[in-house]
Amino acid sequence: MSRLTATAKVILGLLKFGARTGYDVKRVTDLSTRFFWRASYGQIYPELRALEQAGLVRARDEPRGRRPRHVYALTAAGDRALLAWLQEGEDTYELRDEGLLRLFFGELLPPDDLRALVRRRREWFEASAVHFRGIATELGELDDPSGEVLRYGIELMDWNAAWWRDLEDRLGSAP
Amino acid sequence: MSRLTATAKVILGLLKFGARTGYDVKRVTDLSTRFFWRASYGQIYPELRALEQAGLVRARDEPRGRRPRHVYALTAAGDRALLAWLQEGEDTYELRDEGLLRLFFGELLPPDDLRALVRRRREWFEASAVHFRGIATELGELDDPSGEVLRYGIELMDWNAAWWRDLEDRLGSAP
DNA sequence: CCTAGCATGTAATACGTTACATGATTCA
DNA sequence: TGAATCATGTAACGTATTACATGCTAGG
Repeated sequence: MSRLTATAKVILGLLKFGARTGYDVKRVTDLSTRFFWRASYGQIYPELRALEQAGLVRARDEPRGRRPRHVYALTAAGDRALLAWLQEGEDTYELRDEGLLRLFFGELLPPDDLRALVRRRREWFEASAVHFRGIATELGELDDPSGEVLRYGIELMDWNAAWWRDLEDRLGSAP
Repeated sequence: MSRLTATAKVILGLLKFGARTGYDVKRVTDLSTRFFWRASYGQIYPELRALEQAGLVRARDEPRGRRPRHVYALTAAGDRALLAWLQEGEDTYELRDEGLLRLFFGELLPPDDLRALVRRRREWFEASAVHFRGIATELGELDDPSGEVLRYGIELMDWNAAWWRDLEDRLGSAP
């Protein structure tokens, strides 16, 4: 069995956690892993078929009325693949932050424009923190590992907001 | 003029900052923007030609001996495009963190394996922080915006290391 | 009855990495 | 003379988004 794709990893995990359809997987990722692990329909549906082909999931037709509906579940092999992935291998960490790139070239900007850019970034992270807190309120207190991940999201946004605010303060007092 | 690609943005900025060849761009990104804005040869060389076609950069042949060498510089239009990008538009922020995804599914793991995963992650961020501090030492004190970005890298790795360490401590004392 | 949500899927396009291929020059 | 660095480039593959296309069902 070759290595799992990025989308396969989140699909297998979510199926184990109770997701049943491709639509389900999309909805749950959008509410939970979105900020550190995205998945689009263009990946999910083809990947579900590939996983079925590989014998890691099994599909059953469970239409709702005359609307077609494919319900997926892990096979024993899928279960093993999920556990194996969770236990081994390198963790990737990738960031793409356009605000940082703009800041990197900040010397090219008039000071007022640089300050505006820093302010926008600080505001964006503040708004994100509020957004994550809203999700936390909706979901209530989660005492399991997935709750830790949500806490990570909140705290990361807070940390970023604080970092950009600190820079903003220092730029504001500059000549 | 259509919008700049991700690679175009870092190329234009670095050419303005003194980079001259595609090789140069690669080397500088690897030492500076790498952790939040990567670029590979497979993107850089084709993009340089596209930018030339679009009139944003101009190329001159400046071979070293009999080794071919293409030196690039911004045109007036390239200069304007760079400044325009720096001043306007949404900032993207994207994260891919496999450690978080594993943690998200952490309920599926035996407690010892979960602890091992958290420990690995904490160690990885600690090593990254050391790596960034090494770069900072090498470059000396930078008082300009690009120095702020390096500081961001160091502090982000520190923050991550502290977050995972805190989780590790709490898991360690669990039953 | 109408709207929001459930549900599936593809095509076009773009983004991006990795591995390979090649070879000159510089410095120890 | 040998290793490190400078330097260019492509092909194959893999990853991912966006926009489009379709239509049913549940609940107010």
